[in-house]
Amino acid sequence: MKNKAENNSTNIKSVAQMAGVSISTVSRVINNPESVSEELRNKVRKAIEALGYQPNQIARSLRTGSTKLIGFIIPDITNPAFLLMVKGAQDFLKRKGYTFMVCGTDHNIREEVKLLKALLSQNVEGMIVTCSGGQNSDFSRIVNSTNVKMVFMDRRYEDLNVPYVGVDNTTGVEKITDYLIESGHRSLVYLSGERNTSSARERLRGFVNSVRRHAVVDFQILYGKFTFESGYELTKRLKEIPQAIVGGNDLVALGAIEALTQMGYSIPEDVSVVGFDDMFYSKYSKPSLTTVRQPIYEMGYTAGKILYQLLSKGNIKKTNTILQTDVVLRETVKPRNNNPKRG
Amino acid sequence: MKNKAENNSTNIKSVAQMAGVSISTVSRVINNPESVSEELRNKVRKAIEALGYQPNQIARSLRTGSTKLIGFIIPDITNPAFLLMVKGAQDFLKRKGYTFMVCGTDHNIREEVKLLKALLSQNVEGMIVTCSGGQNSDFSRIVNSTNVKMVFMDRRYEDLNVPYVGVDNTTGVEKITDYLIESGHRSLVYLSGERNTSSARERLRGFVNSVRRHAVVDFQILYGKFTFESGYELTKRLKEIPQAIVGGNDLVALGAIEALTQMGYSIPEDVSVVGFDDMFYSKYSKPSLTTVRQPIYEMGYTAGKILYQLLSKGNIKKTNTILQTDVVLRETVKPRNNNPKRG
DNA sequence: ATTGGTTTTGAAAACGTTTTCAAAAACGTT
DNA sequence: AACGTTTTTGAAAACGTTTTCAAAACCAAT
Repeated sequence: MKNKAENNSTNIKSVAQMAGVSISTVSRVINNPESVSEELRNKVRKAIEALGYQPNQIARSLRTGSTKLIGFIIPDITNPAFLLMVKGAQDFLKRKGYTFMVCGTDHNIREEVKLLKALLSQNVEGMIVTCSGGQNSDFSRIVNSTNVKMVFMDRRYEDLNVPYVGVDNTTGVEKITDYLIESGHRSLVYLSGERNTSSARERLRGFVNSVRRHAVVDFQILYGKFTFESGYELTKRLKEIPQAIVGGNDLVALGAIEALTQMGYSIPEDVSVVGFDDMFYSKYSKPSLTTVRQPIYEMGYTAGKILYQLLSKGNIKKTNTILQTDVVLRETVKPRNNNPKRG
Repeated sequence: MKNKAENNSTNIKSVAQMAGVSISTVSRVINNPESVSEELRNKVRKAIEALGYQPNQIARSLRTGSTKLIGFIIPDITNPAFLLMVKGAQDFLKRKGYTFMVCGTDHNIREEVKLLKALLSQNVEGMIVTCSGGQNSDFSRIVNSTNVKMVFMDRRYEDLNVPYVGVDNTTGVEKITDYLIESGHRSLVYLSGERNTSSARERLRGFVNSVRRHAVVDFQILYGKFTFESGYELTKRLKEIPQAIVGGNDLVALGAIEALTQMGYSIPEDVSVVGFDDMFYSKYSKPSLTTVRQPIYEMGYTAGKILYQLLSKGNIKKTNTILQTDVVLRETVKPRNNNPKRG
C-alpha cells in the first residue's frame, strides 16, 4: 500500500518533470503563486498533489538563510513550570510560523553550553533560555559573539546584555513575609534552595528585606535544594520550631509541612507555612497552601513577544520585563497574637 | 567586545583562506582528521579556533542526507508524565548523537497532522509519537507513505503498522480492581476519561474484566475527562456512594476524594479510592493515594532504544513492547467485611 | 635518476531549494 | 503588421557543506 511516489525521493525536480515545466516555475507556484499563469499553476499543483511533494526545508533554509527555528534551553524538561513558560512563548510564536527545538540541560552547565552550540549550528534564528545555574565563561563568550537573537526567561546571567523577562521574586517573597509578620508571626525560618540561580537570590533578598524592615530579629535562613525532600530534611533538623516557615518554593513548603506533621505539629494552628510558585497541586494539598502566584504562562508569552520584536525589528534597547506576583491566601497561615500588651 | 570573526559569516571558506588550504582539507580535518598531514591539520585547527568556526549543520545535512534529528509529538508539553517519557527516550538517544524537536498538539488532531508534516519537512530521521486522540486518515496516509522511522509510545493508532511501546493498562487496572474486590468491596464505580485514546480503552477493559471475573454486579462506569475537576464533578453527581471508586488516573481519583470529603465522607473509612499513574504528588496527598505505578521513564527509554534499532538496522519486525505495572498500596483503601455469614 | 606505489591535496560536482537575469511570449497601440 | 511594454518562463548561480576523482607530492627501491 506504500505510495512509492510519496517518499522522500520526491523533490522539486520530479514535480517539474511531471508537470512539464522548469523547477523555477514549481518554486514560484509554491512561494509566489500569482506570478505564474493559471494554466501552469494548475498543472504544477496537480503534480504536487499527486506526488505528495513537500519542499525540503533543509535545502530551503540553506538557500534563504532563514530556518524559522526557535530554540529553547531550560534546566529540566520534566518540570511543568518551565514547560508552561515554553508553551506561552510557543503560543505566541507559532502564529508567526516558527517551529521549535526545546532542550533540557538537567541543571548542568556543561550541557547548557553544549546545547547552545548545538542549537546555533542548527541555525536557529532565536533562542529563549532559562539559565541552569552559575555563570559560565564559555556560555558568555558564545553569546557575545553570535548574532542570533536571544532572551532570558525567568532566570538570567546578570552580566550579559540580553533582554530578560522574569518575575519580581524579591517583592513576591517580601509581600508574603510582610503578611506573615503583620499577622503576628514573630519567629521565622526561610528555607532556600540552591543559591546559584538569580531567582533564588532574589527571593532570599525579599525575605531579608521584609524581616529587616519590620525589625524582626528572630529569624533563620537555611540552604538546601528546591525539592520536597529538602524542605522535609531541613525542617526535621530544626532545633526550635518557629511560628512561621517560608519556603523558597511550594515543593519545599510542602516538604516542611510533611515534616512538621510527622513531628506532631498541626498546620496552621502550631506553625504557619507559605510557599512560592502556586504550582498546580498546591491548591489541593491538605491543608491548601498559602503561596505566591507567579504568572508563569504570561512570562513565556512575553518572552516570545520580545524575541519576536528582536527578530523583526532588529536590535532593541535592552528590555527587562518584570512581571508582578500575587499572594494567594489559603489555609496554611493563621494569624497570631504574640503581644498581649498590645491588646 | 563582539568578536566579529565569530559570527555566522564564518564558513568553511574563511577557515580555508586563513589556513591557506583548500576547503576540502578543512572538511577533512573536521570529519576525518587522520587523513590530513599533521602540519596542515594544525594550521586548520588553529584557524578554526581563531574564528570560532562551527560547521553549518544545514549545509551538512543537505549534502549528507543525514540530519541526526529526532522528532517527538506528544499531546501536551505541559504534562510532566509525557515529558518524563520524552526524557527517557532522549537519555538513550542523545548518546548516539541525536538532537531533538519536541512538539505538543494540545490534544488536537489537526495540529497533530500539521506537526507531523512539519517534522517531516525538517527531515527528522525518526519520530516518537504519543497519539492525541481518535485516528485520522490524513495522519495514517502520511505515515504509510513516508519512510522515516517511527514508534508509538504510550498510546497508538491500532491499525497502523508501527512499533509500539506501552504499558499493560488493562492488567494494571485489573490488578487493582481485583485487589479492591478481594478485600471485600462489593459496589464499585469506575471514573473514565475520554474514550478516544487506546490507553483509556485498555484501562476500562481492565475494570470490566475484573468485575466480570468476580461476578460483581453492583458497578457503574462514568465518562468524563482525565482531570481533577472531572473526577470531582462525576463524584458529586453520584446518586449512591459505592464502597470503592476506581479513577482512570490519579487526577480523577484525587478529584473524587476532594468531592467525597466535601460531601462528608471520610477516606478510606467510608469509601476506598484508587487511581492510576502514581504521579509525583500522589504519595504526598492526604491520605496518600493507592494507585498503579507505570514505568513512565522506562517506557520512553525503551521507545528510544527501539527507534534506534529501527534507524540502524533498517526495518524490523513489528515489535510491541508492553511493560508491566505495579500496584502501590497506600492509605486510600480499607478492607471491608460485607459478608458476616462468612465470618 | 627513474619507476612504481602510496599518501596527501585541491578542483569540482552534488545535495534541493530560491532568486536573478535575460529570453520568450503575450498583449495593446499604432 | 510592426512596435513597445508587460507578463511569464527557464537557465544558471548561489547557499555551505561533503565527497569523488585525478593531480601532485612524497617515498622506497631499483
